[in-house]
Amino acid sequence: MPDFTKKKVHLPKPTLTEQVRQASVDRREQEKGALRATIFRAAADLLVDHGYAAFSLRKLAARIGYSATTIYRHFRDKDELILAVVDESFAKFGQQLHAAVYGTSDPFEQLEALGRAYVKFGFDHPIHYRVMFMERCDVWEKLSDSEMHDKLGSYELLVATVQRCIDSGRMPAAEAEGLACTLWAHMHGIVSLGLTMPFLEPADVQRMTDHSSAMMRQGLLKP
Amino acid sequence: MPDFTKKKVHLPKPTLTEQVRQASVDRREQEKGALRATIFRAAADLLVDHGYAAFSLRKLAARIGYSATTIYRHFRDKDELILAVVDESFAKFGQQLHAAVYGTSDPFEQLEALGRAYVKFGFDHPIHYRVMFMERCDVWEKLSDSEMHDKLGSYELLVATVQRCIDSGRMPAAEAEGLACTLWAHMHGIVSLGLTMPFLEPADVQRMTDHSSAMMRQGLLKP
DNA sequence: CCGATATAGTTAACACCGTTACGCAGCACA
DNA sequence: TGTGCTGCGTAACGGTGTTAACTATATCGG
Repeated sequence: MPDFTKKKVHLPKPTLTEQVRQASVDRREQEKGALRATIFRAAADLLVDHGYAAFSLRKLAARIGYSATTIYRHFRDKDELILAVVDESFAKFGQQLHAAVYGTSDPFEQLEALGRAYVKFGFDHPIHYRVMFMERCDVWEKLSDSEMHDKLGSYELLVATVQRCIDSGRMPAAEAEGLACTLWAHMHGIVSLGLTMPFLEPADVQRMTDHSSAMMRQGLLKP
Repeated sequence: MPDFTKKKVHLPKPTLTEQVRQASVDRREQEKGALRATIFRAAADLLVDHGYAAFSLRKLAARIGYSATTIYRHFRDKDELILAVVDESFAKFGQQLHAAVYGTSDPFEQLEALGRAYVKFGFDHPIHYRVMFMERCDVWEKLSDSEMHDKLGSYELLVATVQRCIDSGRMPAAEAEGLACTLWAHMHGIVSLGLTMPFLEPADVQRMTDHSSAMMRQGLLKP
């Protein structure tokens, strides 16, 4: 629907020079975006290659053949770049959690599927998980509520699922929020411990996940 | 028992000069130990004051009035110093867990007391907990088995407590080790999440701990 | 078409960091 | 009384994130 509040109601056919100008702006915009994307992609690669501790802007710059200061043309500082990478991880994370609840309608099964998907993501993308939930704990402190909400979109999925469990009547009434948080903490504990302790093998993690979901299944239902 | 393999069997009454020499050696030994202790204590203080990320040898040196390189006379490198501080934290940690199981003999109550003591330690000493279990994940990888065993002495207490729960007959038979590990992970999840997420207040953590122990209590017992 | 301006990239530098090589002073000892 | 050891300091290396100043290029107004 055309916007009649604008002054020129008859669309002004753009002149050729205007078209050229717009095209030029577009092209430069795109070129600029291209380098930003190059930096971004290289940063994500460098991160998974060497881990967060060994990630440095100078290494990144060397890898893409630019000087380190060039990065500052496209990202305010190292944090913004890292957070951009982390944002992508959060998007993928959210997708996988949302995908996990499809396929079943029973809320308890969905809850278990969520837990297993959470653990799976952590071990499929250990470096991303570390940065998201372990190594950059400080970023959470300076996040606005909306950003937090954005990152933890899947948290609301968890709360909703818990709520459906409560509504099903098979579970004693409780505040879904606090319960969801507890389940999240349990899963986070399994992942972070599994990623940290070298003596914990995949089989151990599997067992922990099984134990945890068994405890959850029996511990949440009405007696 | 005197060592008769040595040449002088009749204890040679130490001459005065020998006494002086020994005293001098002792004094220097003690002075050396004193500076090491000074460094160590200042390091622990600096750590809790500014957190691990802001901890630097140069700041530490400035604080005690020595040059940064002096630290290397008493500790191999930064890691050894940090690990020494962490060792002390682990000792305190172990004490508090062992203290928690006193007072009751019921293994289930002991289990719950262990969990609450664990969470309490984490929030009483957040910076120590972070370094021990979150920020220096890498140190676990190069620990020998004996060092690991040393640090995780309280883990064995947990396993033993779980075993007593199983032996009591009120709980289905299971491998205590895996179960203990799961419970540890749950507690670790609560602490690390509580320390990380700024929107989690002490009351939330309290609720999570309560939820968790309720789930444990009902989820572990025989149906 | 030409000069002003903006922009993307560069190099140099700053202030840190952990760590090492080397020099110096004082002490123990012959 | 000289000599070697040893605790400590200074200087330096290579690394980090970040900023300032510069250059070349491309765009835009007249």
